[in-house]
Amino acid sequence: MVTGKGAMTAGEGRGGRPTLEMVAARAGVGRGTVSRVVNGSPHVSAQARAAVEAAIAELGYVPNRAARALAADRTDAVALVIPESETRLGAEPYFLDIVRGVSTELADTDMQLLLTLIRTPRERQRLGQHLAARRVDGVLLVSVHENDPLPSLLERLRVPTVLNGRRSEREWMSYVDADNVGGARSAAEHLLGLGRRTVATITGPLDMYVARCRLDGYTQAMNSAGLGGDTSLVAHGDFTEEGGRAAMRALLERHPGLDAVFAASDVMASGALHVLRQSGRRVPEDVALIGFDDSAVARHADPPLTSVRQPTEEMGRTMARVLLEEIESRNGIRRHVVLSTDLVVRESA
Amino acid sequence: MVTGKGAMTAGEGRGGRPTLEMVAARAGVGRGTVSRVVNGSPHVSAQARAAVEAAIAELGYVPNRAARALAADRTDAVALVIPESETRLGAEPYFLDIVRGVSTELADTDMQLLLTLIRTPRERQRLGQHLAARRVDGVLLVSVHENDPLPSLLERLRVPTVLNGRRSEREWMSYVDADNVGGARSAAEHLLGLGRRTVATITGPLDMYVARCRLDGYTQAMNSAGLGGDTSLVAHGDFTEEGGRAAMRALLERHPGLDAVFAASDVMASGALHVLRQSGRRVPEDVALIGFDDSAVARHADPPLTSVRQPTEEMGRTMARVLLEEIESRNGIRRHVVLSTDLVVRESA
DNA sequence: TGCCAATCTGGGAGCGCTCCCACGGGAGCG
DNA sequence: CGCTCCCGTGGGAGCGCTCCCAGATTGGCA
Repeated sequence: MVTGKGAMTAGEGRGGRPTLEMVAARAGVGRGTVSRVVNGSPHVSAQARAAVEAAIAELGYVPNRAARALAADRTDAVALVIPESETRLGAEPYFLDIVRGVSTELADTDMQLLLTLIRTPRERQRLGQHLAARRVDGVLLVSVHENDPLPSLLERLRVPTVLNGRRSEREWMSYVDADNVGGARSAAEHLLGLGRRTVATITGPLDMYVARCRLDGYTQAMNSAGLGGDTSLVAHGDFTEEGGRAAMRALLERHPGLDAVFAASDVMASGALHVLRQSGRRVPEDVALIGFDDSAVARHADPPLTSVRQPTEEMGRTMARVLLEEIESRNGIRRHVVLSTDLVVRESA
Repeated sequence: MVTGKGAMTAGEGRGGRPTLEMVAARAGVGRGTVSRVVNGSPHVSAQARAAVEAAIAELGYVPNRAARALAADRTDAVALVIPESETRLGAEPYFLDIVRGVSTELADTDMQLLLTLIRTPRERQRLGQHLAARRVDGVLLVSVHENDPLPSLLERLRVPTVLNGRRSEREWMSYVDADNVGGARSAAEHLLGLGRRTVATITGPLDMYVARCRLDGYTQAMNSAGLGGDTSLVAHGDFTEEGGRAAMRALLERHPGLDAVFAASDVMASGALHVLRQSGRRVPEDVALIGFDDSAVARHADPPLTSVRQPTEEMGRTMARVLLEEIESRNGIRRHVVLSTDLVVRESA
C-alpha cells in the first residue's frame, strides 16, 4: 500500500500537479472562492483573496486547461490558418511576421496559438471538422481567395473569424488589411516625382483582390498626372520571379523607351531587374524600379530595391486584437481595419 | 417550450454537438463500446462496430478534445518552441520549412501544433509554467543555445523533447540535426576541386555548435588537401550580413590574392559578395564563393550563390516523427538523427 | 452434458474545473 | 429594534470523455 486515501481526501492529482481543490483546502476556503480568485472575479474579500493567492504560490498551482475547457465550453486557443500555396513565392517573411505579431498580442492573454498549414484538400476538410468540433475559440485566416469556402463555413458555424486581407471590395467579415491602393499610388507618384513619364506596371494575378488594389493605386496616380489611359503600360504577372521576367520583356517590347516600372511584388521586381540588366539598361539611371512588400529580396537586390512596406507584424497584432474582441463580446460585430503602408526608398528609384 | 427533456435524456450537448452518449443511444450500444470503436480498440464485434460507425456518420460526431484530455490525462498537442532572436538573420525560410515539415507529419495524427515564439525572458518563464502544467504531450525545440535552461527543465519535468540541432558534441537528448561538418567539407572540397588554393572561410559565432561544425568541415578538407594550418584564412562572423562584410574585408587585407571563400551562411556570403565586388574582384572568376543554407538570398544573389543545402523540411518531419515515437513509448529512449546535406552548385563557384 | 475460459459488453466512477444555487451574517432601512 | 437586502461564500451538479470492473454470452473441452 503506497498512500492511504482517508487522510488526504483531495488526492494528489495525476502527475502530482496541484488542483483547485488542493488550493482550496490549503487556503481554508471553498472551491468556488479559489475559482473566483483565479478568474479575477471582484466578489471576493481581500482576506480570502490573499489566503488563496498565498496557497497558489506555495503549491505552484496552474489551472488545468482541459478541465476548464470542458466545464466552461471554451478552449482558450485560436487557430492561425495558412494555406500552404501562399507560403511559397518568397513570401515567407510575411508569414513569419504575421505569426510574430499574433504571438506577441496573444502573449499577454493566456490564449494558445494553434498553427494550421493547409496543403491538401484532405487537410482542408480535416480543418472543417476541427472547427465544427469547436476546438478553438476563434480563427485567423491568412490570404483567403475569393472563392474559398472556409470563411462561409466559419460564418455558418458562428466561429469568430478575422481575415488577413479582403476577398473583395465589400468584404463583410472582420479583416485587417494593408492599404494596397495607397501604397501603390505612392510608389507611382514617387516615380512620377522623379520626372519619369513612361511609367509601366507589372501586376499580380487580377483574380486576387490585393493585385487589383495595387493596380488601382497605380492607375490613380497616372490619372492624376494626366498620363492615364494607356493600357499597354500594364503587364500581368503572377507574383513569381518568372512572371516578372516575362512581363518585363513584354513591356520592353511595347515600350523600349520606358523609364520607370512599378512591380506589385518584390519578387516580380527582382525578375524585372534581371531582364532590364540583360537588355543593357541601368537601374535606376535608365529605368527606375519599385517593388512591393519590402522583403529580404528587395534589400539584397543589386541595386537594393525601393519598395512599399506594409506593417506586417502590426497586422498580425491587430488581427489578434480584433479576434480577441470578437470572442469576448459575443455580439458578432465586424471590424474592418486598414493599415497604412509606406515607401522605403533605396537605390532603384 | 422548445424541446421537452423527458424523451431525450441524453440532452443535446452544448452548441448542439453530438456526444459519445448520443452516439451510443443511437447505435443501441453502451458508451464503452462507442469509445472503443472511436479509439480503434480491437475488442469490438463487427456488428457493434458497424452500428457505431453508422451512428457516428449520421450524427457527425467528433470527439470532444477537452473531455478526452481531462479523462485520459493527455492533450494530443505538441509545442514547437522558437526563440525569437533566431527568426531574424534572414533565417526565416528555415523556420517556415521546419514548421511545414512538422505540420506535414502531424497532419496524419490528430495531434495539434502549438506555436510558441519566445521573445522576452518573461515569455520564457511563462512557457515554463505551461510546460509544468503539462499542456502539451511533447516539445520541439528549435536552435537551442548551449546554456539554454529549457532543455534541462524539460528533462526534469519528463516532457518528451526533441531538439533541432545539438548543443554540443555529446548531446544526450533526442535531436535531429543536419550534417554541418559534411556539408562544409564538401563545400571546401568543391572549391579545392576547382583548382583554388587560397581558400578562406568566414565562420559563424563559435559559441554556437553549428558554427564550430562548419568550421570543422572546412578544416578537414583543407587538411586533407595538405593546405591546412593557416589560421589567417579563418575570419569570424556572426551570421549577419554586416559580419560577413567585415570578415571579408579582414580576409582581403590579410590575403589580397585569395581565390575562394566558404561562408558559413548565405547571408554572410551575400555580405562578402558585396565587399568582393567593391574591391573590384569578379565572382567567380577571381574569387569563388560558397554559402550555406541554400536560402532565397543565395538564389537571388547576383551571381546566384553556390550553397550547401540542408533538408530543412525533412528535418521538421523527422523531428515530429521522433517526438511522436518518444511520446508513444514512454521508455525515455533517446534518438539522434543526422541528415545529410548537399551542395547546390550555381554560378558563384 | 457440464464447466471454465475467452470474448464482448454496459455502465459506474472519476478527471478538474465552472456555473449557479442557497445560506449566513452585516449594513441599512422604516 | 426588527426587517429586508446584498455581499461573500461553500459546495452540488455536471461538462464529455476514459478507465476499468464486473456481467452476459459464447465457444471449447473433458
